[in-house]
Amino acid sequence: MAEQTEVPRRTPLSRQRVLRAAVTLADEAGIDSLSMRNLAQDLGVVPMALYKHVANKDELVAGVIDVVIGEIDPPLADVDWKHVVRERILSARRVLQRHPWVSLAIESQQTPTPAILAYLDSMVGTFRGGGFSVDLAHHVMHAMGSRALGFSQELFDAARNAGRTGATSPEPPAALPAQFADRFPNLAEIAVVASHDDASVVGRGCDDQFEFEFALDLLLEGIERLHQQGWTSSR
Amino acid sequence: MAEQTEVPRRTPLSRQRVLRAAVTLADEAGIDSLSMRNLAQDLGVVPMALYKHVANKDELVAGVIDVVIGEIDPPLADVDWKHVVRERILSARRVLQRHPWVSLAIESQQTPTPAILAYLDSMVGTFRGGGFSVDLAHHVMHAMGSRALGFSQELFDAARNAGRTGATSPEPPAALPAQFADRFPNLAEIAVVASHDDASVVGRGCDDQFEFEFALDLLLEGIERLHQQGWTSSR
DNA sequence: ACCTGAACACCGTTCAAGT
DNA sequence: ACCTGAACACCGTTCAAGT
Repeated sequence: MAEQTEVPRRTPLSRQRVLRAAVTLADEAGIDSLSMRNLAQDLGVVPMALYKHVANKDELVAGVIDVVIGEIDPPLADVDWKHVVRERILSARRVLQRHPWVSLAIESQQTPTPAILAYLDSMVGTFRGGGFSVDLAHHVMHAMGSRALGFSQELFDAARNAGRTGATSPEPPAALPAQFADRFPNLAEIAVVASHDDASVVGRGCDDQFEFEFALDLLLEGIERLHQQGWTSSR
Repeated sequence: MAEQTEVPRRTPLSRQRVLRAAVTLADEAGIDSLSMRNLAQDLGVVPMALYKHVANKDELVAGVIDVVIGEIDPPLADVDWKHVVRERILSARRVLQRHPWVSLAIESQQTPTPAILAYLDSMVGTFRGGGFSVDLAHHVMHAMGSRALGFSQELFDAARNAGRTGATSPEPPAALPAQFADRFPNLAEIAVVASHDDASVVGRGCDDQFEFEFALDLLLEGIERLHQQGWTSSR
């Protein structure tokens, strides 16, 4: 009575398949849903089967980070370091906007993944190729901070969430609870002006892309000035 | 046989006592150890007793963030906005260095806590008081990014962890595994120069405080230049 | 009315038993 | 030798039962 016809064999697991499924799971259900158990279920596999391909959950997370970082474009072949850095960072930003859970995952790691190191190393190389001293390249990388990875803490994204309760507030100019304006007048003022300046939609809020490039260019221009002045730390 | 002498009554729980104990627990055992169950045990209380004082774990975390943010010095009474901002950010940095787990907790929140909003609001007020337009103050806050809260992603802290395996590497100048230098030559070069420049201890690495102030001043000077030029966004 | 133990639905990971 | 189910030591939180 033994059945000859078997359940069709699943395409065999591989580290790549595990990591890709993890990225998809996190993209679709959020980072909190990325558990060994949920991932195993998505792959039609018993949880312990995953441990053949990743040592533990930390290594899984490191693996998915590297898959995502691998999506960042390589540096342009251009002699203008500023242009190369700018485009690379904007590429990184686009990647991390496609996978919004990755920024926090990167910051939660206590040790950077190989792909992160390679990315940072390549960026240092761009500065060095542009004539930067090791010293200046070093400090400039620090000054870039998380912006080098294409994200910065968008503090006002969160502030906007705090200020606006529902989507249909019936107070045209600000749409902020009066209590909010009382407690945080300066934030409220900024929010109102940002809404007014934008003719199209009231309360659309900040143009994230503009803010990002504003900050990026501010840094880049300051850096360029230091470079032209032959800045050196006195260490 | 009923005992008349009772176990001495614990000093009654209060939201303040719960939050303070949570800060202590996270400081001493790390953010991962901050669970409702561990916290209850530290307070000599059954886990469910905590829910009288905080609605759930998210509210607990929001509460401990606000306790810590409350440690930041108020702004100086000074007419020089640059000096006021600088000292305030350095105060915030000192606070977050005393509680290193808080930065990630802040970034993990999807909504900023009241104390964070008050802090940011006050900082906007400092710029406004210094004559900044709402527009410029707005964009400058974005440019500050997480630095406004006294932390930036210290990418090279992590890179250093990745490069150095043990405390007793027997290779004086770099103390980096040869493999690391091969794969990430630009990072390695920076690490070597940073070590050499510092006469005292080989491999001491970067001066975090110097890096932080370098980046901070770069931003502040760029901001000051914009302010003096009457910069305005063309929105 | 207040407090709380047990229970529920989850985790990551170990380990021994099964093939 | 390989795979895997059950088990262990945790979570946050619900809920009913106890005082």
